[in-house]
Amino acid sequence: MLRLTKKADYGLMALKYLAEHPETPALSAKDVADAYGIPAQLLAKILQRLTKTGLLRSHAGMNGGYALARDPRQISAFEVIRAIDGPLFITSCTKGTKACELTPSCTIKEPLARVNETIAGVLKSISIQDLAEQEHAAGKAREAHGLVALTP
Amino acid sequence: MLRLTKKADYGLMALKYLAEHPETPALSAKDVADAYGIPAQLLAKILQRLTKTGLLRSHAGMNGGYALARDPRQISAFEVIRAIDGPLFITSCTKGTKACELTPSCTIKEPLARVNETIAGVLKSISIQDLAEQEHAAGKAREAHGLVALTP
DNA sequence: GAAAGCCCGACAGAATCGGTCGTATACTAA
DNA sequence: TTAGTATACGACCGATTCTGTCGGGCTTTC
Ligand code: FES
Ligand code: FES
Repeated sequence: MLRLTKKADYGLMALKYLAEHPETPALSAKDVADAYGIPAQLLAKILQRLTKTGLLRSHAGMNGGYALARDPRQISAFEVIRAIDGPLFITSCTKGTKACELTPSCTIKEPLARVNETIAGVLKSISIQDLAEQEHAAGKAREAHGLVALTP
Repeated sequence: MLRLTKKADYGLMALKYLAEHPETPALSAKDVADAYGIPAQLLAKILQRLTKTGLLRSHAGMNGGYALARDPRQISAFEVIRAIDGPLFITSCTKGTKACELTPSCTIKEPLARVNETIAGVLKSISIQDLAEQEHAAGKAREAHGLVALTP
């Protein structure tokens, strides 16, 4: 169906891991990478991007590393994915600046954009905290359904 | 965010077009392709796949072409996308047969699979008919929210 | 100052996607 | 019967995107 990039997956995993270790002041990219067995350098770049978008705080030097910039309840999966994968949309056309050349003829775009909004809404309703304690994630998502604005 | 392939987009457009012309017994791939200005041969292959999965009926020879196999209300966007893009999932891992090698360590997978279900539910609630008359699509999607089963 | 860490751009290999071509087959109409 | 129209299918290639690596530079702590 719809695929999330591995980078975004890694990013979510890392944030979840950070959320699970709130006592430590900071964890290095290598620490997290080793914990999950994912490429350290790649994860480092991902965490750097998350830092640049303000989701993480970084600290160089010995015993440095990354820490969540906010409460894990205040960070949504949506933000993470958007920060890493960029603002892509479900319609293969509406990608950033230039619109699809056959936009006028394609009448499918509009309803699908609405679907996109729904998905974004669900993703926004899931916080890193929810991932850390998986049990509540489902409930959270169900709640959010009423909140998603589908009507223009 | 999450991108739909162009092929799936084309497929939805074509089906919508067919739904809009219920009086004609069949429309050739070229007819539809010309109507939207998309590559004819590519669309042909897409329609062939949709035929093989039972969403369309094909008829060779003169005045042949494709027609919907069922009522447009009974064909969901989900079926179309699945037929074309295959059963991909939001987690980059769970792709078909072989699971991700780091599945045991990745605890993110489960909650995201639930998101995937939600998306599938929304997509299932949208029929080709809804696309043809865009107005009601939003309402349909909103309705469906209560129906999506998120709890295991 | 040296080691541990972050920062960042460039780049290569792999996979996927978009699209084309050629050929075989089926059906219809004249 | 024959010509024309259209589907069916597989192979193939160029373009794009994704994944991961390398290298050099900068900061902080010890
Ligand atoms: S393909 Fe571009 S608007 Fe749908
Ligand atoms: S990356 Fe494979 S299970 Fe999440």
